[in-house]
Amino acid sequence: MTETIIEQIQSLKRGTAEIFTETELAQKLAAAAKTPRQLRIKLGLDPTSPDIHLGHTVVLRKMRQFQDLGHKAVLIIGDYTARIGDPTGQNSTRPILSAEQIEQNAKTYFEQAGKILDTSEEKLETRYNGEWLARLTLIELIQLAAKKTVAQMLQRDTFKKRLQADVDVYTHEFLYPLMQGYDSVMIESDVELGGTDQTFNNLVGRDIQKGYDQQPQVVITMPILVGLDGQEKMSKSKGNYIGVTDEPNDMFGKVMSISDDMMENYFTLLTGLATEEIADLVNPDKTHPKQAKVLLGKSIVAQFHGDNVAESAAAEFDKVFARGQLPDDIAEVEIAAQPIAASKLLLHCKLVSTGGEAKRMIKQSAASIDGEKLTDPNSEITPKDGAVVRVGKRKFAKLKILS
RNA sequence: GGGUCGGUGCCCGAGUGGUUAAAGGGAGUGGGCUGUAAACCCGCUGGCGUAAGCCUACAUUGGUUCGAAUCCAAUCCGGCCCA
Repeated sequence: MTETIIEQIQSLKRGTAEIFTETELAQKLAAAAKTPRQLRIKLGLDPTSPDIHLGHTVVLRKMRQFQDLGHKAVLIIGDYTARIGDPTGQNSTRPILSAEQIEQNAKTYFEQAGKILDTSEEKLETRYNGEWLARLTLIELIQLAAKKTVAQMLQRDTFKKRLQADVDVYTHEFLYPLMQGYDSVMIESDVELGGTDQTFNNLVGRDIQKGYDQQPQVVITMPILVGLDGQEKMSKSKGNYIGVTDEPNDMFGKVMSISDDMMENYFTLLTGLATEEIADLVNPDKTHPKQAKVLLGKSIVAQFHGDNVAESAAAEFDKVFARGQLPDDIAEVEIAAQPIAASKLLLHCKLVSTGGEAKRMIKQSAASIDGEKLTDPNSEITPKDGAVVRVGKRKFAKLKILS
């Protein structure tokens, strides 16, 4: 631990939205360095969705920073809270999951989070909040609920908005922040990380700790990563995400498709580049936006697939889209040598999902075989070995004749 | 518990007996322009069928009618007002 506390704070602050409070964080860091002891850094995970995307990695990356400073990541799987449904989704409550589903989701979650976090035993602790919440008695729960007023609860933005918009707010949703706060008490959290959408919940945790005679946790919020549409929060259900398990070429392509003004955000939250460096990269006078985006794409792909793969993904992208050539690897599709209607062929190759779509694509002259446009959905095509079928700009299939 | 309004396609939202697979917008998607960016322009957007056509769809169930998303009844769900 060679860095001074001031240096630590500087690097921990990078990319954050807010810190409640910076002073307390400094105190905790200093005290921990002196004792020495590991600070316990809490992060609540939602086991509702099994896959993680770049949006999740923003917070995970911050967590990694704490780990690298010697502290302990305490991941809490909200298995119990998942049975309630959280209002964070703004307009709909979450589905209620079975224990098996939760278990399964948590497992994949860890595998994927391991790409970012240090998973060694001294740096990572994993807990399920059912461990203590399942045992909570009604009287204890009532005592917990007595720690916040209704007016305080209504301060939560999503409640306020939904009430105004006449969208349901269920009573049990009030319990969610309380339970999360109770998690902080149970694991004696020093710092809790989360997206800005979790600010309210996490601050409740801070408050509740006081009620249990604990030193309140510092709450650090990270900005929400905007999704590929440039509008909404990145999320799987909105389909505007880049998954950490995405294929390198897809991943690179998706990064290239973000709009220019999103780059700064992505650079800051998804790479470790220094703020000044980023400023130069997103300044069109100093760097061509395309070049900057390529760098961003490579950097992101490299985090999950390694440098070499990132380079080849960039090269492939250039080849296919900038120069209009065929990609190196085209999925092979087996097919019999009999003539087949053009629309059926597209369907067979899984380049479209319905016959109607196939016909539409052909009518819009978006489909081709070996560079030759298809014009009639009903024309009979005799499959040739190695022929490349293409739909739109990015969907390819190579035919392989069944012998 | 009472009154009242409402539940339409991925989402929002028109439509109050036939010409409605259902206006319009968003989103998505194909193409143009580009830097596969944004913006902008044009096209497409339920399924099956070579086609004629058939099937499924306007909360659920049943009914009226030659014909219903549209009328009636019951049921389920929600908002608002009152208690």
